[in-house]
Amino acid sequence: MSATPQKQPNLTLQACEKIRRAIMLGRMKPGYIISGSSLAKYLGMSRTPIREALQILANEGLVETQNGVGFSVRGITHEELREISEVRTALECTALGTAIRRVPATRLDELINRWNALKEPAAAADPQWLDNIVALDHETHHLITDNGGNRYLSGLIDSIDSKVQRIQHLSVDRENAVDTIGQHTAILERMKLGELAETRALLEEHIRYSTTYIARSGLEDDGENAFWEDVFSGDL
Amino acid sequence: MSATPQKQPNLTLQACEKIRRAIMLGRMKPGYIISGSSLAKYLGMSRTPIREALQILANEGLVETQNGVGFSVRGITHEELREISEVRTALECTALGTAIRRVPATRLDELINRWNALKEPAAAADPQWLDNIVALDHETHHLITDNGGNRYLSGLIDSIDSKVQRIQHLSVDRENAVDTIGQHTAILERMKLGELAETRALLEEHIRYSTTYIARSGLEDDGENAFWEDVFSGDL
DNA sequence: CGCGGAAAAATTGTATACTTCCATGAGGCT
DNA sequence: AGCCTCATGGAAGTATACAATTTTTCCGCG
Repeated sequence: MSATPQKQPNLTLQACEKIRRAIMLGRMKPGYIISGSSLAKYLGMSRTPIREALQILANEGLVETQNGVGFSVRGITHEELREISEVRTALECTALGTAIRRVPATRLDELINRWNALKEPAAAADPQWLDNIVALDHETHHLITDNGGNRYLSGLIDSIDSKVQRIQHLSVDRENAVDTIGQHTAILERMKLGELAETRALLEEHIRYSTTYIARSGLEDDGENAFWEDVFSGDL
Repeated sequence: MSATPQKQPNLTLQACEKIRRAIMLGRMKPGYIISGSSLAKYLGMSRTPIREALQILANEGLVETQNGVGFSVRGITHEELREISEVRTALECTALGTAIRRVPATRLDELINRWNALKEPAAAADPQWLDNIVALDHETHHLITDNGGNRYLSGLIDSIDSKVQRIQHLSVDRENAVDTIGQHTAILERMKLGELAETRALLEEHIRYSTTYIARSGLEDDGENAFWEDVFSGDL
């Protein structure tokens, strides 16, 4: 076997991933109307795989069918954000029950150390400080969900992430960064102690806190259009 | 406006629903290989909408793509059943927290009465007794999830149902019917009292109980084929 | 009598063609 | 000038065409 990972399953799935990532990364803002034909031309494939991909994404809720006019990127309302957060809380807390027994202390310590490193003034000086925090945030939550012994649950979390990742960065700014760091280290420390109920409470509170921040930062960035070259740049 | 409800959104969604229901109802057993072309011929449409529908269902996990051979109905393993049940428990318990405050006592009484009616010897003599129980079971759980004030959560439950409905009837047989009835009435009675923690415990226990029964009854009914006329009969 | 293998049939994945519908804009009417 | 009408263009939804691949059939050979 060569180093090449397994390759293109089919054009539909490829298109699906590309569009999904473009939406997740915020390249296509809510309201953006996706023209199937021009997208097909741009991606160098026929309309058929594009349409199939868009149908899948519509079914996932990332995109909505604009009755006869095509598809548009679906935004997220405050109400939906609340609903999604509630579900995320339930799922992460469920996964926690198993993960707290499965994740070895060494792994927890490693993450704690990395969180602590972000507390240093030197780290805070990094222009990518916030990005680093968001990335470590993801990693921490995935530590829990991926060790929950429930792949279906993990999949649901991924699906949720695809809906909110675009706005997730809003959950951290320089104002609340210290809080965020503190919440995660607290969660990890409690996990190390194996105290489920307490960890769960911290996790719930943390998700509630982040959600509030996202909601406060505003969701209504309805969408001026862009060119395909801007939308698909640098991602496979 | 005529009494006709608004009609065919498009062929893709129509096909999607038909296939989904055929799978949910167990008309197409796991392993069944779905030939897109012949299905298209049978349903009187071209392959395009059929393919789009199958892609959607594949994304939902009801069907899996058999690399170059087409799609096949996806079964469910014991492990997946466990995972799904865990998620269902988490979601229903979450919804319960709100539903317990929202569902009026009259509605609870109505359901309790209907459950009690099923306890009567006369009802048990009905050949459709078990079917009635399963139906009322669904209704009871939907009462909770639909009143949880979380439409995203409801949607996830629906998605779970579509995976499990085919085997859900296995959760009730004449042997455990009385238990099932008792569990539901107990849940509803507790809801009436507004005792969240106690109701939640009962609900968890009930889901665990049902799941055990489904698992015990066997999932491995891998699929001898059938004809389309048998698969699609009597459903829209 | 069963098995291997090649030809035939059918099916998939993708592209293209066709039809209908929606949107936009020009031009005439009030 | 403003509004309504209609023509024009393009895009969605669906069907069909085509190449590659897979499955099936069937025949000769062991």
